[in-house]
Amino acid sequence: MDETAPQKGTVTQRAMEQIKAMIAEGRLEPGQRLPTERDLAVQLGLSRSSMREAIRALTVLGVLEARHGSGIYVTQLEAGDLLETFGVVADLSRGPRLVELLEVRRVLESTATALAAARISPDQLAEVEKHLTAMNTTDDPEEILAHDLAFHREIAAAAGNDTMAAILEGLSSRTFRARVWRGYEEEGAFDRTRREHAAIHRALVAHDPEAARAAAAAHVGEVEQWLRTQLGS
Amino acid sequence: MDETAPQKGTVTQRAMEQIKAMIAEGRLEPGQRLPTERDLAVQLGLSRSSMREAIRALTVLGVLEARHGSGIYVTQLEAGDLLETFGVVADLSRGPRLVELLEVRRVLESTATALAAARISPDQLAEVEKHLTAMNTTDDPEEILAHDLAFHREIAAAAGNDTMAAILEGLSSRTFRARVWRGYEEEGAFDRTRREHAAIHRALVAHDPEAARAAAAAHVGEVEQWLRTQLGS
DNA sequence: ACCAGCGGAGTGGTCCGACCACTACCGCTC
DNA sequence: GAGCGGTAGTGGTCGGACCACTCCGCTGGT
Repeated sequence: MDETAPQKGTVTQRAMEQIKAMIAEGRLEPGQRLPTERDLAVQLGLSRSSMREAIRALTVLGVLEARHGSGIYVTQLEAGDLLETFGVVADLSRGPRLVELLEVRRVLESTATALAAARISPDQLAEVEKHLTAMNTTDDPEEILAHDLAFHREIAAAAGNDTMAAILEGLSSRTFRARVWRGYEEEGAFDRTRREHAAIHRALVAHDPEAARAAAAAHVGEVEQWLRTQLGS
Repeated sequence: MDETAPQKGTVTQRAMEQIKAMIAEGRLEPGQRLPTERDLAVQLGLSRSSMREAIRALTVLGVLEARHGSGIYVTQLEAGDLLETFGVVADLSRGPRLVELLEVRRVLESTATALAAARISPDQLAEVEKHLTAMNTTDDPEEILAHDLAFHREIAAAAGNDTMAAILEGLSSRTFRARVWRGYEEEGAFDRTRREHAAIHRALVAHDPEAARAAAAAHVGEVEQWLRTQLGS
């Protein structure tokens, strides 16, 4: 007659599901503070050790945030919080899957750039231009890469779809770009990159979505094709 | 003089980074078995409790897999393994972000369907048709939803980009579809859905990528627009 | 020689209790 | 009233103990 029920999986997994359910059902609001680890363990009927594993897991998923000495809080549950783990995929992918990731990025990046062309504000455009010129007036590869990332990040932000922007952010994770671009840029692709960025910028200024889509697709497609040939050898 | 170094973040986070680095550097191959929790804890210089938290975290990220009584193994690191967490995003998203997710899905689904139209094999096409007819010959909403999911899953698989298919799988997670479609289908959208699926199928049979892209975009776009109006009220 | 069954060694899963590191807040001092 | 110091409470870490499960070799029979 025991009501403690089904015993699916480990106690830790069950605890994770319960907390996720509490959030999904609205019993826990974004930003809200949870009971202490010790109290939660008692409430859900497990040890603090197992409770901590559940909390840690939800923390890396971007659902919870633990502040040492303060407490455990629900994140804002925004796209950026939850999609941070996307970077792990990019970091651990090799070979053919890198091409697949670039294909996904090409599709999303071209769409985001097209949306940005239609919606971008003068302020946002100025920010894009800032990174564009900064990228063209230095020779430090590290700095170029940083402004390159920022250039595309600003455009993605201007597209108005935070989720899409967060995914693109993960697909452009620092280690990912560093690995792929290291070889790409060594082959003197800087000039081509500059021209492609300029084309994207022109389309944004003209508020021409189709031109922006084409320019962005070509931009990512270049890297994609280069990587395809690399894998062949 | 101590070489143990910088002390960034918690010991658990450090352990996670070390294991990820071992995999990224190729010192741990997919499918390979790791040392025991106890040995790992000693090697990385932390307690078993903290080590377990790191392992649990990497487990939910789809990087490691723990088999009770057997050992800890590196997953195959395929797209499906690493992108399983994507479903959490869909499960915990509400309001405007649901629309954003559908927008991302529309972009990817239309591209995947276009790719599938060009590449799909007779066997794969037969599988798609199986779910299409099954979907049209039953009235059980649960069964319809299941075949609907399988219909799109087969198409995504035929597109030949496992990463894209895995992302779409996450965007179509059971709870996500159930929540959105519950209301959508109640408004008598079954017939429209049937027609749209038929259009997608025709384009696949004709191996017409552009028609397939348009049909898929319209299909997802319908739900997207419906959801937009719902949020307005 | 074969194989079904048993058992033990080894592994992840869970729990406990203690202590450390840090934060927040209250009350005291000036 | 502002600044300061202490203290209660929080998450972070540790070590050890025991449980549940898997795997494999041994045993005994056929």
